[in-house]
Amino acid sequence: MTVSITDVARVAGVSASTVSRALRGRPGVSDEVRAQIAAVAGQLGYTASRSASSLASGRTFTIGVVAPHIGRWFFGTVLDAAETVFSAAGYDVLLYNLGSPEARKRFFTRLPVRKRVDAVLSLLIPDLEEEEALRSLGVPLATTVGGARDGFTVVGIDDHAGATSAVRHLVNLGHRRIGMISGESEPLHWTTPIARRQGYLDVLAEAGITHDPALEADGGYTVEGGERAMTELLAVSRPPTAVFAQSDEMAMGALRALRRHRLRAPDDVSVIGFDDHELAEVVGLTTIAQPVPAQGAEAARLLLRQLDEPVAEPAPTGHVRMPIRLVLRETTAPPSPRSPL
Amino acid sequence: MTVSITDVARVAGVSASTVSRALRGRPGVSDEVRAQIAAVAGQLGYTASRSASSLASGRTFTIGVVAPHIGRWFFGTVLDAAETVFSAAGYDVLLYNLGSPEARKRFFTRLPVRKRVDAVLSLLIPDLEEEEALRSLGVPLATTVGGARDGFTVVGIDDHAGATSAVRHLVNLGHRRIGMISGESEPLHWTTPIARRQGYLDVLAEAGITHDPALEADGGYTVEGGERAMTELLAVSRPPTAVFAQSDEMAMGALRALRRHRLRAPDDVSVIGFDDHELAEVVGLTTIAQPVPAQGAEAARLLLRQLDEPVAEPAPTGHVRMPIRLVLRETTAPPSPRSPL
DNA sequence: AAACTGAACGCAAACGCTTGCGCAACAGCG
DNA sequence: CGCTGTTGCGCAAGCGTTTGCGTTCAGTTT
Repeated sequence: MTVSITDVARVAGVSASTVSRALRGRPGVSDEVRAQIAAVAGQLGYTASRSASSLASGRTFTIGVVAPHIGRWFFGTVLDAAETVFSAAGYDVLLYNLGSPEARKRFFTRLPVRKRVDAVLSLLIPDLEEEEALRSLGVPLATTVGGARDGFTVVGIDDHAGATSAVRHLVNLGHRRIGMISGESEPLHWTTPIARRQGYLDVLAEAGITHDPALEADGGYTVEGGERAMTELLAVSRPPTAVFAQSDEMAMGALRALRRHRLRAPDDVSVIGFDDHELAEVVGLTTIAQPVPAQGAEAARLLLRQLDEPVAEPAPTGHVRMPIRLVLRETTAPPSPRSPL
Repeated sequence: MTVSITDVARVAGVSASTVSRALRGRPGVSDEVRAQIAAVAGQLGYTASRSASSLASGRTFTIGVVAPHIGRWFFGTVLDAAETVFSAAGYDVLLYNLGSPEARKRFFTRLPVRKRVDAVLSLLIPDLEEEEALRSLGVPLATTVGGARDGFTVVGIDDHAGATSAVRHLVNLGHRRIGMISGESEPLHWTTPIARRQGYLDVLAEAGITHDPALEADGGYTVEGGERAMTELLAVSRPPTAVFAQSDEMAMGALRALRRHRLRAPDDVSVIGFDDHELAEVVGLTTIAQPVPAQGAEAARLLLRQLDEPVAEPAPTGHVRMPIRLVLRETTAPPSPRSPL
């Protein structure tokens, strides 16, 4: 039913090995025979069985991508870009969506990518045990989140610098009571919230503003969480006049909370986000932009490069930092003395 | 280096075939031996090579998912839900992101899923040729977009009914000049825009409103397109007092255009979307909600069911329709006589 | 003209599993 | 006590490739 390499060989009047060599551009086949074989293969609609070829060669031409919540904008966008690069290079991608704890545990114990992929791109931060499991795969590893890790090529941004310029922007506008919506409840080893928070603290310090813990609220990196967090911040005795949300999704939740309270941004409180979400422009959100698709693409490219290298390399793990920039839109302004707050 | 089935067999003191049967729960192995083997396998960290086992068995335990733009909310969300179902059932997913024409052509000519997947979930509408290519794979097929197609299990919504209730809502509010932002420039065979447009036309007719072609604009199903389309609509001699956007993304673009023109929704023009995008609530967009994750999950489940069936079935292609509902938020209201329009 | 090249190709052995079949061993039956 | 069934397991033949090695043969060398 499905045509195999021997069928092609028979029709072309050569051996299977020659067909294999011819189709993969390996030397040892004359140009005419090669052309002949290509013609026959095309005509018969032959495609080599990946199972068989990877069994025989050890190469799978497949990349494993593991991510939490592909549904979320950030991960979906990174995945989109990475997949594009991989498939253009002839690699397929095996996707693992590890949103739930069960899925995550299942993945790391059974490790279904073992012997199935040539490399792994991780969009989540593995804990130590998980990290070890990934390393045990013996393939190149890359990630677009978190800080540098042994054996991982990481492509990311300077979270601290991003947070710094966000908060500094608020300070420059004249704000003194600046709140932050963070994501402390995220899994361990997730350094982003920590770095962004530190940026926030550092700017406060440099501006001589004493840090008020009541002005920090947890938004869990979701829209709803951001809304809840903003609501909390509005409930403190002296609410902030500006808020730095560690992600645009949380910032949008914050905007929603403001609307619910009949307050307006930036008239009553300024809001700045982080990420430059696809829809940030739609809601006019001022934010720190990071090149999300570029990060995915770059990570993919670096991974592919490692695969092309003459092996035996001592795992050329690198750390590339992508540029960030402040995008001014309509949710930040100087504090208004007329605000009801 | 990596442990194979024979290693396990040797350690457990049995043959490889017994290990294979034991680990996969096949009959013909006594309980004690089975337990023994399981123990050894666990201890050795053995995982069967997927390549080898699918080569031998023909089963791949992998599902191919092809989608345009996984980065877009709708597809990302469907994918997320579907992947969750698949992986819970022990299947892996091979992802193909066919955003660009080149990627798409490459996929359908080389058909990298051939002999590599047990089923395919398509989130894009194949043209006739592509459809034939998919069918030639000889595996169960499903889709969450478009109308019924031979050999496909389709899970979707009633686009016509959704559009109908959207436009009827506007009519009930008292609007007579109702514009539409559609997506005509999308690829052929994409029935959604057609069905939604028909719903629009039908309601106009039933309300005795004569259809004005100048009130239709193409938004290409993107935010920017929606913004452009709204701008066009505002430029006609007598602009609409309400607009039905065929997707929330376009509706958000429309809102953005309104803001740019110093107009407000719903004060100056009402806007209703379609999909109930994750962020629709954030911007207060009235819309037609469809259960996106549920569609992905359901399609995945139906596909798995076909795989479990005793084969030889005459391709039990079904067509399930998920419920939709009107979600009232803050972008629709009766037409205002005081509007500058 | 004999010996020596490569280049082009075929042979056959993996790769690590699955599975039909055969063969013991043992149970239950008349 | 022989006979027929079961049950539990091993044998070995694939599955469709890739690849090291061997062979053939035309084209150089001496």
